[in-house]
This record gives sequence, structure tokens and C-alpha cells, in this order.
Amino acid sequence: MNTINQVKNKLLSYNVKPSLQRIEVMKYLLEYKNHPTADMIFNELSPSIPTLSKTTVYNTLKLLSDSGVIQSLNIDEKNVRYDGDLSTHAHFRCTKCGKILDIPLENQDNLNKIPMPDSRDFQITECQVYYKGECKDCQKN
Amino acid sequence: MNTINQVKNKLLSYNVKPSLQRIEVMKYLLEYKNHPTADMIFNELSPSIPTLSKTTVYNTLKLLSDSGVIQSLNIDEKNVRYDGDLSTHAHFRCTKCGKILDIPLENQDNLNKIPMPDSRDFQITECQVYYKGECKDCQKN
DNA sequence: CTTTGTGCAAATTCTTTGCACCAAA
DNA sequence: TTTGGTGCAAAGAATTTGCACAAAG
Repeated sequence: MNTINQVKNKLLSYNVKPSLQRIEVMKYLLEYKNHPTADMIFNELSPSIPTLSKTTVYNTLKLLSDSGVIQSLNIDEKNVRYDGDLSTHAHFRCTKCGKILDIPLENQDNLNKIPMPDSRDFQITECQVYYKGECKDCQKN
Repeated sequence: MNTINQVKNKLLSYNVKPSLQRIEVMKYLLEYKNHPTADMIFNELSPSIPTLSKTTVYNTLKLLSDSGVIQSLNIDEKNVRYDGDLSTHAHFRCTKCGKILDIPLENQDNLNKIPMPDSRDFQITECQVYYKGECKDCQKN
């Protein structure tokens, strides 16, 4: 459960000014772990914030990911997906139904088991692991 | 070095009819390991195939990736990238200059060291590992 | 006041589609 | 002569930009 104040403080800790719109976008990402697109967020928040514009959603998502509060995923070739969960985990996308699921990487060190490129040659700031295939539900059909 | 005939046979082995355009796109991907966009391929091939259209490049890339001859990468949020190398490797994109480099995964089994989701729940057909950061050249500046 | 955020409309960019023509089997 | 490939122009979809107005400090 994320209270408005918790969300507000989270934004503040990343130096993001907590406007109503930003708080609601962030709250949505923390509450629903569905890795939504900008469009999905707009459609979900639009009823409760009637004046909300898609531009603001885009602006906010860009600001939040640039500030490091959220991460953006390119697991879906059509739209960018967003994830408010910054803990170490991979993602799975079902190529049939499009659902995106978190895949735990058993412990925090597991990412290091992926052979890292020589740190003298690269300064790695980000690593994304994407799985694709068919989810349990879609396999039944 | 890939002769026209080697490329032609490669396409045939994947049940892709080897038209001139398809051969040239495939040859390009095998020769240049620059993970090009559709646009880059079009611009490179256009001079030597003056009648070439971007539609055909898109058609061909879709056909080749659907047929499993090449893979498409979503490491770049703007455009889809293509890779004619199907061997097991990760990719690195420099967020400064945009260059995409192959990252060897020391041996063929390394991908399996990434904790795999329970195979009863997921049928994995594909795994992509994307690193982002700054390349050696960009770190100097 | 002055700065920053919001939101409309228009623009941009990448990609796909409809369709007519062409080429190969 | 039938099937499939190519390429033009137009459409489509996601995202960005320009700009005017509103809000907050």
C-alpha cells in the first residue's frame, strides 16, 4: 500500500517535484505491476484526473525514468513499457497474449553471473534481460 | 567472406526464396556487424540497387526474422536493429554515441546460468541480454 | 513576478498497408 | 498463367515539439 505521502517522498528523494499528475503516475506504477505503456497509464488515470493529457503522461514518464525513479523496458517492439520496480529482476513477455511478467533472479548477485564485459572497455549502467515465449495460460490453448 | 552463392544457400536452407533484394540484405547483415536499422540498410544498398524501396527492405527484414535467419533487437528504443549473427551473445549499446557491440557470453552454456523461469510455467523461445552504458571511446571525452 | 508544469494541436518518425505492376516457375 | 515479389504512395501508430495558459513558490 502506497500512501500519497510515501509516493510524494519517493519523488522528492529523487529530486522530482511532486505534482498531482506525477504522484498519480508514480502511484499507478507502484500499485499495478503490469508494466504499462504510456497509453495504458493515460487511460487508467484519465477518469480520475479528467484534465490529464497524454503529453503530461509522456513528460512524466520521461522525467521519472531520466531521474532513475522508474525503468523503461523495450521488451515490446511496439511501445515502451514502464516499471516502477527497480529491484533486480528479468522480464518475460508472452508473444501470444502480450502479458509481461517479472522473472526473479534468485538473488541480488545473479546478474553478475551473466559474463560482464571488461570494465576497462565499458562502463555499464544498465542491464536488461528479456525472455520471450508462451505463458502458462496460452499454452493451454 | 560470403559469396552470393553461400548467401543464397543460407536463405534456401531457411525456405526463403533468394531474390536479388533478399540476397543483398542478407549479405549486408553477414558482412557488416553494425546491427543496422532498416533505414541504414536501405541507404547502404540503395546506390547499388537503384530501384530498391524501403518497403522491400522492411518486407525482407520481417521475412528473414520471422523465418529465423536473422534476429531483431530492441536495444534501441527508437528503431529496431537487425543482427545476422544467431550465435549466443549479448549486446551493448553506448548511450552516448549509439554504437552497438557484441558481448561474448564466454561459452554456449552461459545463458543457462541466467536463472531460467520454471519451464512448467513458461515456454521460452528467446532470450535477449542488453547492456547499456558508455563505450571506451566515449569515456575518453 | 518568475519559474516550472500542464495540455492542446500539430509535427515527426518509424513502420505497415493497399494496390498495381513485374518477374519467375 | 498463376503465384509471389517489388515498390510507390498513403495510412497508421507512438512519441515529441511548439506554444499558450495555469500554478506554485
